[in-house]
Amino acid sequence: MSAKPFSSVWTRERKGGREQGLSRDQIVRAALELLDAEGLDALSMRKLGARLGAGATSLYWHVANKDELIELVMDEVYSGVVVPEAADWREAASVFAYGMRQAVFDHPWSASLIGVVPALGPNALTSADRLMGAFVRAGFEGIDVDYAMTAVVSYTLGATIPEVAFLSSLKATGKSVTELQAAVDPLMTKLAADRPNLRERYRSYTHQNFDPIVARRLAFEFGLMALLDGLGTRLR
Amino acid sequence: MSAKPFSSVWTRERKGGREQGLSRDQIVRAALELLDAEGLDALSMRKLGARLGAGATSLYWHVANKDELIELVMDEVYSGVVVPEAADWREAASVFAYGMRQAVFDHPWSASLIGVVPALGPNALTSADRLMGAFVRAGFEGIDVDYAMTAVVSYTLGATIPEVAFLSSLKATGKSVTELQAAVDPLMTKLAADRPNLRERYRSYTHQNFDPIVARRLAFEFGLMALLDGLGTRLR
DNA sequence: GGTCACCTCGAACAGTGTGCGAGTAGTGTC
DNA sequence: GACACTACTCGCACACTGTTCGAGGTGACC
Repeated sequence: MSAKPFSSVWTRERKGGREQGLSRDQIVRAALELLDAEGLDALSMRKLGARLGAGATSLYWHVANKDELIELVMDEVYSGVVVPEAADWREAASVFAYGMRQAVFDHPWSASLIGVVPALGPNALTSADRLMGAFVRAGFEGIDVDYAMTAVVSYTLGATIPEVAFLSSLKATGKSVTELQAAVDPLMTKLAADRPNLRERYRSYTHQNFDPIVARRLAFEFGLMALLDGLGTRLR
Repeated sequence: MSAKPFSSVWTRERKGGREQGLSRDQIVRAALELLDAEGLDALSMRKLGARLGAGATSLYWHVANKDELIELVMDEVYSGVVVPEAADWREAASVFAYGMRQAVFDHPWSASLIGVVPALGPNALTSADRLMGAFVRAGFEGIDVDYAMTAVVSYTLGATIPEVAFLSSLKATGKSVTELQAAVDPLMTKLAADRPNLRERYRSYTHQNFDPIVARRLAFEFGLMALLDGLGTRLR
């Protein structure tokens, strides 16, 4: 156990200086572009440096290490989710959920990072604050505010991550949905032999020619509404 | 776009052979041990080979590449979650949710993989089949079976991933919860200035000396019950 | 003109996943 | 017993990776 101090970019004082040449914001922006264009694996310090017309090791003046850089870029993702300041709690929660979902869709590489990297950046915090405000105004009391908010965030995360991961692996292979179905089909029919419920469901899917992408979206709506209903009964 | 075929371990025929010396199961078991003991970053083909008394490249006879290996090990994680075959749907959903949560707790490295890696292994599929069966028996109809099940899985995932990630980053630094709170505190008080709801919540947390670990667990229960309530009203 | 903090960056280190091709060992056939 | 063939192991090499170190430059202030 090396017992290095807990450190997030956000817990350190930012270096203040002359800010000529490279700047932290510039680096973060370039990293975001690179990630959006080529995905998580394509982000290397050397490539990022090259993109900025700088040496790879120059970046280390502005950023402690790659993990910190990623924390910074992740907060940019949160900047895409805006929660209305004065709104009904259900409205606020919905807007948050769909906003978050969209933000991850816009930056698919974030799917494998979003619950894992600490979200202490300014954008993440303002989103959380806004959402929390809506729950407070709605009448949730004490620790329930936290619980209710966490529930919405959890559901949104858990629904979005696999959805986006699926879509990007699809894009990476260059196959269409139907091609993929064809690839998975033999496996499915074989494994579904002693899994009756799965088999039945799979059959009705393929027969109806149901687009799994729109199905996912409908599923997101369904679960979110159910959760909000359940939270609603806990008001008072 | 390289257009390589979509491939998962589960979509390929398994090599049949003499099975002397190394075997795929043996490799997967050793990988699981290594991951549990030292975490995701510690898993390298060379280290894994050494652990098995074999050369690193020998592994490539039994496993196409590291990603495939990880798919295989991930299915071992799912083996920890068992869903009772005959049970009330709420009971089944609860057992699944807590089982999944526990499985990720038992293998913290899986937190950053669990929604991202395709879950087409036998263990993942039987869990899904059992859970689905419970919803079918409960009376959910048509696509609602899917929606309801997906909602439970999504919530469980989204709640568990950050929780486990937080705990393992805590363990990695070797700090206690209170030490971490002390580290984050100056940041918090500074940033909470123009985030009134967050500030209020943060104050009541630190004043009550509330253990965030048990708080997380209570939050999990709260959200799960709310979701199940909401799903219940959609029966009939 | 000198000093000093800010900033850049090439070289080097210790790793990583994996393709290739040579080599070995065990089984089946004549 | 000889031969062929398949299953399997593995050293080498390649093209990367994140990061440290220390040497240099460059502009601002005294």
